[in-house]
Amino acid sequence: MKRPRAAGKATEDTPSGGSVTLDMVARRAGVSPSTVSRILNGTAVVSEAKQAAVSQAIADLGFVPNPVARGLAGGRTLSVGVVTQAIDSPFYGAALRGIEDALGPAGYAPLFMSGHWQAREEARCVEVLRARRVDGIIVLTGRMSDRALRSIAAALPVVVTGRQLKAPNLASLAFDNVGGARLATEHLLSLGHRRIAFIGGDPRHPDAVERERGYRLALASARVRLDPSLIVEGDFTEASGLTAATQLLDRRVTFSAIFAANDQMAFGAALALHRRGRRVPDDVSLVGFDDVGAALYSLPPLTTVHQPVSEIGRLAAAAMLQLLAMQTPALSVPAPVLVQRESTRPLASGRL
Amino acid sequence: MKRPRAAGKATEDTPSGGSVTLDMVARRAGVSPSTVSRILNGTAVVSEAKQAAVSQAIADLGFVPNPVARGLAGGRTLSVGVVTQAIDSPFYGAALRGIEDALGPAGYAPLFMSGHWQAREEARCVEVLRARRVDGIIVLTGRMSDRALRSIAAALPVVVTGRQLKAPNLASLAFDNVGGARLATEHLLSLGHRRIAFIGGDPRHPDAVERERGYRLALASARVRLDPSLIVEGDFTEASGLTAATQLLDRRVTFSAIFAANDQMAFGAALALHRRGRRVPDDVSLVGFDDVGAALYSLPPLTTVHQPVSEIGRLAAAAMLQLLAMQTPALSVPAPVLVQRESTRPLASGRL
DNA sequence: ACAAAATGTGAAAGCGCTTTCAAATGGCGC
DNA sequence: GCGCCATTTGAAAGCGCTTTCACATTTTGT
Repeated sequence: MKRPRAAGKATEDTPSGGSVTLDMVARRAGVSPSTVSRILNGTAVVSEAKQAAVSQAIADLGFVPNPVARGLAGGRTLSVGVVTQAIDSPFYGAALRGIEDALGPAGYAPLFMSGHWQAREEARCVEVLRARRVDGIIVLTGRMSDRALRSIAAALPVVVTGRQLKAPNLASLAFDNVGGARLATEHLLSLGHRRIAFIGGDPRHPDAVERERGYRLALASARVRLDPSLIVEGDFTEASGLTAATQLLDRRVTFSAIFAANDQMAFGAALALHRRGRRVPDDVSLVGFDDVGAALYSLPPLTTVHQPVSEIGRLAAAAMLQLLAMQTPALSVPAPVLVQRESTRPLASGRL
Repeated sequence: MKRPRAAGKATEDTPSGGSVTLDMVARRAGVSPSTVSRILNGTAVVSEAKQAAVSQAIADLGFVPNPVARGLAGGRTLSVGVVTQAIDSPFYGAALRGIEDALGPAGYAPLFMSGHWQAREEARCVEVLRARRVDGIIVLTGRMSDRALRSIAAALPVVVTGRQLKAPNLASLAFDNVGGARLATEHLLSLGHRRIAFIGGDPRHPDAVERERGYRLALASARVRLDPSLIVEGDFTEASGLTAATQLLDRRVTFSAIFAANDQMAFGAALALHRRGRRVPDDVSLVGFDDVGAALYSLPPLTTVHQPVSEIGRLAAAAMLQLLAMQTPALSVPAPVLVQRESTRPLASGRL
């Protein structure tokens, strides 16, 4: 029944089979376990001599401290929980990578969990993560309430992206969605487009709301009347982009451009247009948001608002490391940039 | 310096602040800690009465066992390591999701690490994971040698995808790449294409080799002479697909169809063709491999070999759970299926 | 009816590390 | 030259749980 423990503890000091323990190192170096621990953690000053002896012993034995024991004893596990929305999804994938890249070198390991865009699930993720005694939690743009986040932050450091939130022991990292959406819309306006349709995201998602606001603001600034029939709601998936664009087409409203609140919906919209024989950008200009990897290789390559996703992941992780080191992280997110590719073009004169 | 421990252990039995421990539960239920543990793990038969008392106490106190302590004491951490190649990447993303979905309900948590297609990095990942005392390791199609895998399997259960490998304490899960590639090629052949170009993957990657073999086999079966100048090597990225197709075009060899060893390269190839004014499928038919989410929304929607990626992830996870339960998993991977969409069409008569 | 074999339960010993606490060593002032 | 304080170091007590071992009850076989 009992799984053999790695390999029966060797007679003595042999780096055989399984785990070399701190005690073995201590014995071999002729010091007490406490001293070894102190050296490992830099918790106290230790004489040169012992320091050397211990280092030697560690090297000889190939000792690697057991994070589990460390977690139990010291209260920290060197792991941080990451609540993402969908681990697949080009968008979050890139962010996770950024986090992984930043956390790894610091000796921390990320623990990913997907909340699937549901506050309840996110809460469950947080619970599981806390049960696993993560040292901190990074929440990637969730739907959880600010209140909930604050209360989590009372127990352990939290970094949250996609919103602005001030609280002790918490860092937030918001991308300028309004500005980005403005940029996209203004780009279309500057190309002469006036009838610009908007495919929005799930209105319960703050990103969606902000991007729509940017769209509205840009139109207002340009004194272009907003036509509500040009606005359709999606849910950030390709499928919803397809449906939305189809609806738009069916409404028989005229439009010469579409701004989709994210790239995935833009791809869906492109397909819908294709199916109805409308070509991008010849008949309709199309702008997305996010600049996911695929945007560069879509047909035509998609003009979109670049969001430095993996950079944001990296920043979030860095902020977490600072919080863990009891420092107050100074955060600045890169400004949105419009990446102009081939899905937009000046409005052909003569057309609407 | 010392981070306050959750919240000073409450006077007694109060579910205040932080962690309720097993001992608190035991005291409250009037039994010994051992009994509580036994009930928790189903390690032994316990009388109805105590069982009820303990359940009650657990509910009252809101007790959640501490996985870290569990890991230290019991030797198992209820976590399994997953060595993936790139956590971003539509392909692996889907697999990870499958794994997450299957592991979660069983109480296991996945620990993802990216090997970036380098045997050395994969080895490092495995080391880190073992140091973290994961209960098992799932390797998603790595470059690590079979030997290395076997030796890991000597210490803890291993599930590996993308290769066929028999070893104790190890389950492998290979998708039929050869058959899939055959299917794709035969599809093109059946449409009348004879000059079929092939964009391969990194030859150090087994998938790449197998898919090329399938291509060659299909041609051979159809008695179509293989023209080496129709084969270009890529590395599974969109960029390499673009380059490869461009090379093909520059070679001035004729071809009426392209089979790319994965969808991402097919997307790249599509863009290259577009840039050179060749239309898909009118001028060139295009087939991919994998059927990533984006394939359905590319222009035109890509004909490709469907690989049930998230299903494979789920299966791998299920196999791991069985291994952990000391059972021998019976594995069968769904057969490859060709998903015919709009990027292929019969060879127009008259053309080459 | 009595020994033998089950059965349910608790005490206690860890798992591998951190962290008090106190002891030992040496340095300093007066 | 002796007491007092700062510095290194070790012993030991956990962290929260699992698991062995032994003990106290039943239950069973004959």
